[in-house]
Amino acid sequence: MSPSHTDVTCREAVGIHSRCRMVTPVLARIGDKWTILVIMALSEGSLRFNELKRLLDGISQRMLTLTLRTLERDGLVTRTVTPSIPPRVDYELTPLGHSLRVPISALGQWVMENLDEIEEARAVFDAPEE
Amino acid sequence: MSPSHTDVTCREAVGIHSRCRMVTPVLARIGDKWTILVIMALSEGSLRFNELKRLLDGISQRMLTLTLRTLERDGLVTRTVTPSIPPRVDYELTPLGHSLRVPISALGQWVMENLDEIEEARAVFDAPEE
DNA sequence: CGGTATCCGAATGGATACTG
DNA sequence: CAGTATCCATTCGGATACCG
Repeated sequence: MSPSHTDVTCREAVGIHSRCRMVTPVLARIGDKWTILVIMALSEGSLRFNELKRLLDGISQRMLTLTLRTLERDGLVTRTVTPSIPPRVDYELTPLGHSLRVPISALGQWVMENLDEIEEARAVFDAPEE
Repeated sequence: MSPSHTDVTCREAVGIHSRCRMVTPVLARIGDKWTILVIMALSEGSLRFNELKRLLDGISQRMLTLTLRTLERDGLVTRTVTPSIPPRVDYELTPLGHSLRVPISALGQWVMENLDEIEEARAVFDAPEE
């Protein structure tokens, strides 16, 4: 398979068989309501389930569980159970998970840098036209 | 406002007032089903509505319209109407839209490079454990 | 503590029909 | 050609209750 895809080739290849199609599902995942916040919360080290829940503030138990399961399934997070009483479960980013933080931060950086421009564009678009 | 956010500060700041919270909605948008494909399709120049529709292959008229409207509202795409018969409408990335392609491509690159690892992690996770 | 199970409203997105 | 309007199935995600 030829090198340097991702960009130039995308136009003629947006069809069914494009590799671009593989990017979207992953982006849809990390673009869901909680995934990024979970990854960012875990960026400095492991956290227990309820530590994570408190830190995220607003996430339901259900969604935290689902989000963590998906991250675990994709190999981005490890789940370590310590069978004590009360039980203890720690979540931690894998090297793969950490590596994802790089492009995510780049995207975050872009948003921060351009948020004002976006919001102004919206204000103009939403303005009652004369 | 202090510089160099996005990453290190995210942990203690994942709460309500964090700037991290502003990143998620934008990511949710570009992570939706069609936005990225539209941006990539427009990366090499302007396209008409139906050119875009054919190129994307699978998108409904409704979703293409909605996706383009949102991109236009956010200032990422311009919409140029030529009132001929039949009418002609061209869509083109703005400089802001083009600048977004950089971090998106980085993310796309990451996915391409790590898709195998992700899929293997899934296979392991889904395997009937003994 | 760290879940799972169930219910339900809200949002997403496809299909179809109609319009200037 | 480039939409808009309507309907409908599926998915997402919060609230609540219960369990080891």
